[in-house]
Amino acid sequence: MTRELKRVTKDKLNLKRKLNNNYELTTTDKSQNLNNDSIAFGVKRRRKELEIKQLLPLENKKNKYEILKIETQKEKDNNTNDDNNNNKNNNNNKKTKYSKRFLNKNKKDDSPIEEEIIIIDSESDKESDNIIEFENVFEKKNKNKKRNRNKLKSENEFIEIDSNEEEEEEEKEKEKEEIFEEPKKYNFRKRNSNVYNNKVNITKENQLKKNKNKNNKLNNVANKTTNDIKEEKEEEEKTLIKNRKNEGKKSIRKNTKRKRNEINETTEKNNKNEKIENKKIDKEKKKVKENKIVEPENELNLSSEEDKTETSNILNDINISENITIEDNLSEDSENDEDWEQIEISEEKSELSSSDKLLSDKRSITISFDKLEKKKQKKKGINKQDRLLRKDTHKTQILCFLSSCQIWNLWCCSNLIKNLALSVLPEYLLKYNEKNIKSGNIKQLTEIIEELCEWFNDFFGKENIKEIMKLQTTNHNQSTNKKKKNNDKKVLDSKNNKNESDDNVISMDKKNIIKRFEVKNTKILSLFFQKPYWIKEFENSENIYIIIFILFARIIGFQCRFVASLYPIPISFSKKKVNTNEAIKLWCEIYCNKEKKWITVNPLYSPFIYTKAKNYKIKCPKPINYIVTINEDGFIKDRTKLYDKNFYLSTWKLRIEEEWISDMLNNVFNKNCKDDKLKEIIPEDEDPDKQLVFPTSIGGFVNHPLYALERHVKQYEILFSKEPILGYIRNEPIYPRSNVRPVSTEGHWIREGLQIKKGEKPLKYAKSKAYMIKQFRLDYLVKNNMALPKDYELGEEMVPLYGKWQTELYVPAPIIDGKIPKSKYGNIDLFKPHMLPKGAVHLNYNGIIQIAKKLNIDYAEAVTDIDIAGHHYVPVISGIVVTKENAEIILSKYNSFEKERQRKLQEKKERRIYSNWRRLIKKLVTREHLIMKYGYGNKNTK
DNA sequence: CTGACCGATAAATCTTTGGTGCCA
DNA sequence: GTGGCACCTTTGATTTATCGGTCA
Repeated sequence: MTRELKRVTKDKLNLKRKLNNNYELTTTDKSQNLNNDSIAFGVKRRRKELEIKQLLPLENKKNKYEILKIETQKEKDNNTNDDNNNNKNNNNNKKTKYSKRFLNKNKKDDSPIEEEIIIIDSESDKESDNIIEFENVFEKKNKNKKRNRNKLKSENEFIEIDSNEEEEEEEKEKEKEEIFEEPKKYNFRKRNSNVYNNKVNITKENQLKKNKNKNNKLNNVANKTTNDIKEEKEEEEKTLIKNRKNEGKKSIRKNTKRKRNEINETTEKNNKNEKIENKKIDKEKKKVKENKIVEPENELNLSSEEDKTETSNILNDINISENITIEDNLSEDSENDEDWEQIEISEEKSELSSSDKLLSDKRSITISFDKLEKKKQKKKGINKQDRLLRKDTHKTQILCFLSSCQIWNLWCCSNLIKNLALSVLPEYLLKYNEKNIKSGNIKQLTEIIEELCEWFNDFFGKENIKEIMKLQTTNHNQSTNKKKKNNDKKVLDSKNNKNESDDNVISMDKKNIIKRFEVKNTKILSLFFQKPYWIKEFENSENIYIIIFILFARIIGFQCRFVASLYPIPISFSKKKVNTNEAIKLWCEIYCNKEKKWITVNPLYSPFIYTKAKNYKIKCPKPINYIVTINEDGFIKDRTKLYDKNFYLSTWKLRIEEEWISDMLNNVFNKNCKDDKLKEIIPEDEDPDKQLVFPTSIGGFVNHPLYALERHVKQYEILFSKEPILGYIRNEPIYPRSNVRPVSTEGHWIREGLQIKKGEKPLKYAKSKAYMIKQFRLDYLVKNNMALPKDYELGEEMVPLYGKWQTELYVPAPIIDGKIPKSKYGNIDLFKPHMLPKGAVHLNYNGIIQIAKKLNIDYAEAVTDIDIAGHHYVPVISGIVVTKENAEIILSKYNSFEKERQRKLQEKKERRIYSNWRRLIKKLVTREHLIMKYGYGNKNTK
């Protein structure tokens, strides 16, 4: 049996390899594959692993079974002894368990393989079909490894038990219980047990499973054709229940997976009508699930009731399909669910009993309830995705606001509009020419501006503007009220609808505003409004007035720019946006050339002019996030600090990363004009960077860009010096942020290409990761009374940390007598180019290591990075380091070698091409022969 | 109303050099 | 007999951030 097993698996492996290499599948090849030597070799290896040399090499079935039974019995005896004498036979324990498991697996394999062998040996005609099936399987595997693996696994499990006899099953149950006792004892989580428990076992299991997968895939094809559908269903039912009993200690997920596969199989076989019905139910359930979000409690009842009534009504005739409908829905979700590992093993037994009952009643609702509970838990916190989404919308909103500001600016620059505005302006304002404005100081300028503002108010009607203000304030209240109501709904419905409802609120009020406040000189204004249709669309009429005012100011000759306060959706979820009605609030600034200052102007509020920007803050709706200015040439600048005194107190927390803002401004909006042409002199008392405005709360100092408290110094940070104490908050000294500096381990700095100077003392200590892992393992070994490995060192518990100022450029060890210096791992660190020793060369070519070895040249593998692969830290080795003299020799050899390699590859390719053609021609010839002799056979033949 | 504080939870952070089986 | 490759599998403990609630 083992020989045959080996033969089959080996055959398949070879097949796989050949398919991958595009080899031919000729009969001669096959005979080579079934070479006895290789089989014998494989068996030999297994024997070694098993350490049951005397018992295995048998070809008779009966004998083998007997021997296996004896073996298991012996081991049981051993095991009982081991339990008594744990201290003495620690190492044996592992081995016996492993071998037992292997035997167990071997036994399982027997039955499906028997069938398989029959297929292959008896019907040679079917072989080709089987091969095709294989091709498909492997293609799929290559494409979608993981999914297939899972699928095959579960199919596998199902068939294992399916084909076994009852007696064997009983034995298995016993054995399984024994095997699974271990993880139960030491409450390890699954991952840990994978790593530390019995790694050997697990890897072997996997491999065995793989082999079985391949077998079973074949087996399935045969089964489907031969067996009756009803029988299968019955068997599946049985297996379902049996699996539940047997694998109670496995996680629930496996069960669901298996069922899913069973479902897939069965659904294929079921009638189409049933499928449609199932789909209907699915749809209904989906609807129910949508409702879940609103009222989860009601949903519970709904779903369970629906499940019971509908499924039972429709699917009374078919036994399993009820399970199908219920489980199918669940299984879809269970793919996404990753919390399944947290289920504790010990609690499952009680659950299983209930689920068993349910199974016997042909219901499996317990899992669905579990799922719902989990869903509730998941809904609790704010997800990372939610946060990301919020951040992205925040960003996009900023971008949209800024671009709309730029559009307004462009509109003001268009000649047509300028001419129109010019025709409106009175003469007494136009008399101020550019000279007047340029040479005038702030006082003179303010007079002119005030004149302009008054005219502006007259022109559009003071009353109108005032009423607009009133209306807007009332609108705020209304809208906020509405918003609150909406918000309540939104929370229940979904997060995404927020913007829509806001828009609705605005669109309702917008029309009224436009209708009620048609300005005196409608003819002229209508011209304004005709061209830029978007200004009509804009909800905030206040901003329209500002835009027009800026237009007038520019025509008169002022250097006038937009100031926009942006109110995007807040990043933080706890803070609710207050003024949703206003996305952008506009006012303007006028430049005083003489004093190099910007004067804040808002023609709509009674004091029109503010010489100091921060005084204007009162007029800004709270909370301030971003205040930007847009120059006539389109230059955008962030001016939040100037307007908001509390920028370093609270505002900075509301904003997105400053880096992103500056990057965005520089690379997107200010591409064409990189500098502010109108330079500004900010007096010291207004410069926010030079004023010390401390946050009032201790929490405000966390990650503050300018200040820091000692209590907030992080694990890998250090307070460099306690020298400049800027102030005190609740008796805690405030230090500048620049005093807080990062520290790191020696290894970290080496990867940066730095080494620690001699005599430097560590500033701080941190817990070593390696130590923790080793400690964990040691504890495990001690607990299980297992032998310690040789040279087991825990290492240092604490790792010293150094600052960057304690490091210098890495000086590589010199080459002595033509020998490359090597680390304790036998390679050389080459994280940065300057870490290469003098007189050495880094050769990064494929296969160059072999050449260096052949030539007996001293070399060192270059470690360019360290990666995490699986559970381990793995050095990334790329190329070798050799001395300059040797490099030339190697390279010259390498060239010839590479040419040779290319030639060989070419030869191989050509050979393959010819063989493929030969094969094709041969087959065509035989096909012709057959057609000549027998004519076309059935239509179905391909 | 603000802010300190706490607990719960999610996410970021730092860590820093396999073991085994199989095939050619 | 041995070198080389593939496979296993997304580490895990701790710190930090955030939210919501309570209380002064």
